[in-house]
Amino acid sequence: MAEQRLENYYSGFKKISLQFITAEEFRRIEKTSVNLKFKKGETILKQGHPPTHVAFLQSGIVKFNFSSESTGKNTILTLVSAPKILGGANLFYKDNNLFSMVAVEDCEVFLIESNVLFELLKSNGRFAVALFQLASEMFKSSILNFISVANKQKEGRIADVFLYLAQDVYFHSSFNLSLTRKELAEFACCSVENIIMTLSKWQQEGIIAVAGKKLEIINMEKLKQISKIG
Amino acid sequence: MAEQRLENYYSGFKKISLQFITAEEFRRIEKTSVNLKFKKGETILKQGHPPTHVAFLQSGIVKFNFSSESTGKNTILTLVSAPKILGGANLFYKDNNLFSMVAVEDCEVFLIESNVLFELLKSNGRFAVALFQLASEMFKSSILNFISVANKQKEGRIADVFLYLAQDVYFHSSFNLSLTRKELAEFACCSVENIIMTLSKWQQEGIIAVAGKKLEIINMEKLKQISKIG
DNA sequence: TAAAAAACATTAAATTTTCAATGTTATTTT
DNA sequence: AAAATAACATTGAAAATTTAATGTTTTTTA
Repeated sequence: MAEQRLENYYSGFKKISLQFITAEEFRRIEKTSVNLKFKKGETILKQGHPPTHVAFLQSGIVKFNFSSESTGKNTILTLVSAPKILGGANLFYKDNNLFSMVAVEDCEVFLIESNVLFELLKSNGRFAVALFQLASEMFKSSILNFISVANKQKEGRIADVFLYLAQDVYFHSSFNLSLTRKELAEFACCSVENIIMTLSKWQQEGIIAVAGKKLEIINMEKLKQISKIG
Repeated sequence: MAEQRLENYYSGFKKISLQFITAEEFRRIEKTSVNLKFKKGETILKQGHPPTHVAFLQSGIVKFNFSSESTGKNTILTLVSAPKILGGANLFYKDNNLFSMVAVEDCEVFLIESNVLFELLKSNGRFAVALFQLASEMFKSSILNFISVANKQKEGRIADVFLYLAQDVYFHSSFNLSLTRKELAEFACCSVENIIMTLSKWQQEGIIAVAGKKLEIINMEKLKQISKIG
């Protein structure tokens, strides 16, 4: 299972591309692209930089991190697992990167020059539509997180974060957290204390089981209920 | 000035389209499209509905409104003025509309069948790229609002809302608010009382001048400073 | 146009959330 | 392997924000 997924992801971008463009055209992308490995904690695309590159995440997990210059606070807009096209923002508009994309697990990335990809998209509508659809999923998860943060308080938001992690990142109700408590706080937009207290409370109530980085959602229904009532 | 803008906006979508597709192709879109007028308060595209249509906002102002079933609370993700392509979300992914798009000023809208437009986008990469770029601006303003809400408290958020309205919606430091105090609260993610108290306070401090719906930003620098310190 | 409803405005109390202080445990670094 | 650093955990005090209560003004509806 794990190997199969890895295999799919490894050649992810090439596989997707060849459904729409010719091997010749793909070679044009390859010529100006590189395959890179990023260690946990390394920045793949940096906030404020010109959008010279688009990254295709072949394997691993990445956080979208906004860092505030004035307050120094971080916000995690969303967390995504491979396969995904990163830097979608830059694909769309020409401004400098709004936020950074940082590996929270070791990642394999196919780094593409934006303008080369862009020319191909312009010449191939089907390819463009397919890539934009892929890129837009990340906007959706950011928007959903926004809605959660805007509408719910602490516990509802933290519940939403865990539900999202289980359903869309780790694909399992039991997983090893890639994020520290501080990062979980930056994701749910609350303080570290809130995260720690809520984890302890839910542990006692039998909703989850935590042991360091290992987290298991025991009572999924209860968690969904907490999410719902906000 | 106003007339010139109106003229540009009125034929906005056709004008943009004809830069990329033929008159013949545009007629294909026109055949299944309608020109509609929406009064202030009317819903153009509804949350939860299938994404059967994309709307091009020819004139007017629209809010992106998320309504929570469980809590009944509304959140305004962003506010946009013409010309814009609405329902971009649906252009990208196939899920039902995440949020509603509601006229907050009388609007003229060119309502297009998604699948007809989609076929054209697939056959014309330049057109696809142009439309996606237009659509993505709205994501950007939603994300910026998210970042503001996540990082700043009340006053910083309200300052950001007014700065956004002046710079990106009304294009003037003095304008007639299309939003009620309640809607401003839903936009800045705070209570109505926060909005009212902050308006009074800033009025006294000479930062703004308010009289009912009329709002003038007197000290733009001060407002930017409040935004910056959060 | 009168009545009803919604919007606007202000204040104090209640609640939520963050901040500050402190200690323990786990992970890096030297 | 020891030292240093970062992460984890808990608590009470402080601060921010919402809720509730109340009244006025404006807008909508019958």
